[in-house]
Amino acid sequence: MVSVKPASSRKAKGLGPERREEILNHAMRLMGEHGVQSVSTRQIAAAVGISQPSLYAYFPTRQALIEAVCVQAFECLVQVMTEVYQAHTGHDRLRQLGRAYLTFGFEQPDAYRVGFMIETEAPLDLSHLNPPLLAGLRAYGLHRQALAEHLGQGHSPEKIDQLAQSQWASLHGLVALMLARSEFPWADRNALIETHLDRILSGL
Amino acid sequence: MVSVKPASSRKAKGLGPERREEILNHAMRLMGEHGVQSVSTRQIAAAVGISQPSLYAYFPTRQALIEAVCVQAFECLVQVMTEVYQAHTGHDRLRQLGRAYLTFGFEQPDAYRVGFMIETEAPLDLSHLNPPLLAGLRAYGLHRQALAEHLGQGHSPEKIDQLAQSQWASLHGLVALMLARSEFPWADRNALIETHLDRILSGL
DNA sequence: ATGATTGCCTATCAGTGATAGGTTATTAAA
DNA sequence: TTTAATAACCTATCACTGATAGGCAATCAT
Repeated sequence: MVSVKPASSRKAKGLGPERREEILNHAMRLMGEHGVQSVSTRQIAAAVGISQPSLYAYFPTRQALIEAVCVQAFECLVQVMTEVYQAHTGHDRLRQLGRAYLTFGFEQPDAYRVGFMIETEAPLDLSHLNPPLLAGLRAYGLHRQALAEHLGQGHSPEKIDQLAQSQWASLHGLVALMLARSEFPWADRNALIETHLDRILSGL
Repeated sequence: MVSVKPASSRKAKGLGPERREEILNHAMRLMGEHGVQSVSTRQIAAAVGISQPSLYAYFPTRQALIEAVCVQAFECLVQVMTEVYQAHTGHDRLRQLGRAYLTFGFEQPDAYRVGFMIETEAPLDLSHLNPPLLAGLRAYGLHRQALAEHLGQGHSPEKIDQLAQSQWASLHGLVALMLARSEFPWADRNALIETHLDRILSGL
């Protein structure tokens, strides 16, 4: 119908995985600017300079693209937490880990939402969990390990699990609730973070 | 084009607010069954027995309908918490309130999801507080009041807010994370609940 | 009786994620 | 060198979404 674009406009270089990363970078930027849900596949494709269906050569679904974007951010969290873990010891280590977790949630809300707040169909086999959740589990593992080392030998694995999961849930709760109910008249964020960390770590 | 439905099929009773509640009930049921995001306005309209555009006579947008469903869920929780508040006193009251909150979340996951885990649009002008937020404020207010009475006179309102919001966030975190990540190898739920309440209330 | 109002309809819009199938350019094999 | 294969990308289209425009019939107020 309409005139076909001249073939000379196509680069046709040997870019395969490079295109994928190019898409990921544009998607991450757009989602950071306008929010995950309001960015469409057409907008991403236009930013990259390709047609919308071409995205599906690199990502099977839009959800897969979102998850791929967030894996990058989560690996950032694991990296930050690993550095914090190695830079501190004892009680201070636990508190710094918690603070790093909260900071990540507030600074990367979209990644946090995809990793922990969006409900996914529950695969019974943990090996088939989606990549963002796996990255999140690695972060949890670090936290549990720090708690176990801090508590010492006098506790059963079950009790350590209960305490670590309780702490983890408390950390998650502050991030998730403040993200989901940002219009609530929250106390000053930094003061609230410190009070929350105080309460989570008190009496251990 | 196609034959018009006979006028006799229209009830045309004096149902104004009743229709609105009818829509809300069907919407809540559908969202509980299939998830909020995957329920369309057409599905809701079909369940009610009206056309899809007719919904917009009762709710200006789909988001407004969701928020109205949120209000119902909130009021359900407020009612439960009010009963618990009146049935207990002192430290026991705080723990029972927390347990009631967690129990409500686990026993009515759909209502909890709609009330606390669905992100609503945040009005920048706080003078235009949306109804879900107001309902949430009532539930939070009960919790904060119980905490303030338990703590006594020696604390600033700011500190009470910080503590109440920290507790609230911790309670929310356990419910939200266990609902959103049910495939995680959680510790025994009842043991985890008691450990969580212990940790939240310890040292106050 | 009549004019306004209410409640609902059909038809339609632009935008969404996703699929089908064709086209071009590079690469490998004959 | 011709030819087959493949990769990258395109247009066209699908079913579906939230939302709007405008009309029709029943009810109510004057």
